[in-house]
Amino acid sequence: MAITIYDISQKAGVSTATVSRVINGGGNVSPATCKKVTDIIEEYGYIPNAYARGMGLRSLKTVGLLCADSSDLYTARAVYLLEQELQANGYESLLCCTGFNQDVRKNYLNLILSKKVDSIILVGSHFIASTELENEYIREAADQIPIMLLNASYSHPNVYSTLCDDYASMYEAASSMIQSGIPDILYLYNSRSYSGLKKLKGFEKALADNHIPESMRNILYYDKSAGGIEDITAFIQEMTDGRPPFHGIIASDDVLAVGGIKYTQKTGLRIPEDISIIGYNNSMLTACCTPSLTSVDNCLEALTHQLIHTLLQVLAGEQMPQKVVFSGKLIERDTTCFH
Amino acid sequence: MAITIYDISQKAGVSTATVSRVINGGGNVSPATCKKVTDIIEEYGYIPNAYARGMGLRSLKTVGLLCADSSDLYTARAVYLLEQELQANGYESLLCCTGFNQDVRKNYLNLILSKKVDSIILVGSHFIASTELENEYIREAADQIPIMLLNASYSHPNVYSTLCDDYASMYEAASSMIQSGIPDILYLYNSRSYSGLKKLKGFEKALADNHIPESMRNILYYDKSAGGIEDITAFIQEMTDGRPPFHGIIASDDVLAVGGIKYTQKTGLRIPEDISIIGYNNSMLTACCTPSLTSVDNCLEALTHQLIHTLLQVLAGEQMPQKVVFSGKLIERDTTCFH
DNA sequence: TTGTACGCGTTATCAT
DNA sequence: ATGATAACGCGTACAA
Repeated sequence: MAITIYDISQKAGVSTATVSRVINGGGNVSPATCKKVTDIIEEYGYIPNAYARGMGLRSLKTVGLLCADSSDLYTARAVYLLEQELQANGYESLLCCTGFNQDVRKNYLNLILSKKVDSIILVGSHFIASTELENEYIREAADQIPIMLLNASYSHPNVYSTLCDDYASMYEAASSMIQSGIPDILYLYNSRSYSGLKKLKGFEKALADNHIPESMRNILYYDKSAGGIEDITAFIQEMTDGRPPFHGIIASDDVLAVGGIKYTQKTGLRIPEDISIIGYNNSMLTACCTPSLTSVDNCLEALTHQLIHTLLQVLAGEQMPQKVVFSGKLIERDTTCFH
Repeated sequence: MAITIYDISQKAGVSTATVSRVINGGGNVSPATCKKVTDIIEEYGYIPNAYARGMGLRSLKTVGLLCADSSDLYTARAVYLLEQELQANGYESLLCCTGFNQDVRKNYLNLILSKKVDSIILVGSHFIASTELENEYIREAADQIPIMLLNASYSHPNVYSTLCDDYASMYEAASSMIQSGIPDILYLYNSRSYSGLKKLKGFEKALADNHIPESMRNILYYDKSAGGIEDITAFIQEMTDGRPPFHGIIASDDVLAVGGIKYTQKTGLRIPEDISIIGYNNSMLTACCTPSLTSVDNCLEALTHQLIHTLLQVLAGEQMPQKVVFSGKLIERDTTCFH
């Protein structure tokens, strides 16, 4: 059995209250007693039981992080940044990867809720469904603690959204490409989440505003189940055999865009002379591929920073805006030449 | 205040014991009572308090995952795989990113220990220090619960190591390159962890066994603080201005190798005709860069699978080997031509 | 400065 | 099938 505060108090010849005071630095302990107790604790390697502790306390200075897949490049970075910010402010992080199943998600959310976290951060927009019924679990959670959304938006009391305007960003990216003289663009996407659909709308609006005819509409949905660059390349190849019927590729994600690069290289065409390519997220992949990838920077660092700022204020009882929107920026590299 | 089991028992007109039985499916509850209680629970959105629960119970079916940086490609994948395996076996994961500071690490380990996890998995070899004193916190933890090491090795009761033989793998990779006619190789590494040093030793042994003169020894340590492919490229450039004094690059990590690719392309040399390159980890990056990267596959999936298998057996009280070693495999792609 | 005693929410053991 | 009650380990009023 693990050693308890009671054991320590006995060995040290003091009461449990005194031991508790020593541990929690509550003051009012004589230096001699303090040292004695500290030594015993050290000697026996005593570690207070977090559950017993959590019972009485109100806040455990813990925040739950929920994401679908922590191995996804974008998510991994978001999680890392959030964790660092939280740690810097004295909060622990509890990370759960739920996958994409809605039921698993609800269970995880309840699980994390039962641990008396001070707040829950939902990383990515997969958590917001299109029907009110499916979002009920979020509303229920918000009854208990503030729910923070990273890169998603949901209007409800005690739910705070911090996001990048993916609609506008994608609109701008697509417009840039069209206005550089490329009307026939392949749009690649792999997620129908809140933000995934926003991007798509932004792309379509750019086509419309620039009077691109319907016949040039070329949109491909890649179901992410398989994964792997080779898969993506093969997928594009399959959908467009022979000479590609487009001169530009815009993808909702850098990984997809790299698939586009690989595809283009296989056809023997040149980038960006024959085909221009734009990715999304401005991840490390943009620097790994050749040529380096033009991509939309959705300012993840600014988002995470702002989100934690909002959270801390909310926990402190301050009134804060329910929704904060940043704007992304197109970072030009070698897969495009817009000048 | 959150709603408790006591509230539910009152509303339902039964005792807390009955409510508990309903929740935990312990049987011996009449269908009528069960339904009544279930309805009330549903109505009030009651969620049992995990801390109160944790007090009495022995196991919470939770495993702690400790890693340095969850945004690292290799780590992110490892964490994901472990989490999936654990979830499939009814265990939850508690993930903590400690960064590279040893003190933060100890604190996190104690923290996680205080939460009565059934085991702790240390992801990556950064956790094993070179001095016995620094490893004391691991030995202490092992007194309480089994400690699992992924890709590290430490000999101590109740510590189980599952790893890839990085020494042999790197030896093989380097030997292949040397025997293909490339004696002058630049070795790039960015970690002096247990496994980082093993790889280095393997490389050096390959040089020695193939009678490569000291004058061709070319080993570069890149301090990972900065990060970023451009940084790495610039670093190599800085260390080797003008025409590179080598015809091969071997890196301890795919990211570094991609830096090598970019560097080579900047010098105008061809890959693999002028310079051959080998990475390590066989990550998704191998498919993203051009040309695609030859890399050592350290069989992460096999490792995580075996690790969880061992863990489950140990928790079930079975006797298991303290150390399981897999061997890696060189996956040839377009940055080398060894035939 | 130190100790006593109770409460925290749940599970498990024993009666009934 | 159900209820009363004793743990579980800790923090903290309150008392001394």
